[in-house]
Amino acid sequence: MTEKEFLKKLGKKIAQHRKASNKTLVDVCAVIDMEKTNLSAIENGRQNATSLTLKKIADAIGVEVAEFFK
Amino acid sequence: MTEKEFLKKLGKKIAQHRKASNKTLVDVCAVIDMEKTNLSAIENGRQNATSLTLKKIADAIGVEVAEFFK
DNA sequence: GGCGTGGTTATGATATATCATAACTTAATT
DNA sequence: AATTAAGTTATGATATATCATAACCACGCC
Repeated sequence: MTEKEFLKKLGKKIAQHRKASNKTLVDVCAVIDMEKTNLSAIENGRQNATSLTLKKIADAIGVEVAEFFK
Repeated sequence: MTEKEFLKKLGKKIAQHRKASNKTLVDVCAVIDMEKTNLSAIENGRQNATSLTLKKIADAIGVEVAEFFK
């Protein structure tokens, strides 16, 4: 798997869990004080989030970070 | 849990899995072409690795990234 | 003692994650 | 048609992850 593919897959997982939690991208960003441009880029695999960013997102949507990597 | 605590915990997990795989910090860095200063900082919670860095480390020691977050 | 290996810490350079803002599309709604 | 909300994309600024290198400590070994 290429790095691009990995990031795309990770982003899809995040978006999937976010939608399952019935929160919009804007909702999540409001909670964690993040720009929606960033979260959009992460969910679309255009950006390589840090572990702390993943943690904040996971907390905001009520899942474990580990879920994003399964 | 504070951000510092989170990073420390994550780093400990990484170090733990690395040692379980019987690889030194130097070994892993050689495989993934990373500076040992970086991996040391990550394992000690002084640095906030990106998802791709975590993926490379996980691959090098033969575990899933998800393991680092359990 | 001296030497090599694993690991830590410090410093300066470069790459990139995130911030801040704006413009835009699409879809839903009134 | 106009408006509103969600999401995308672009741009420039700032913060920080990583690179590159050096110095250092602790340990086992010769």
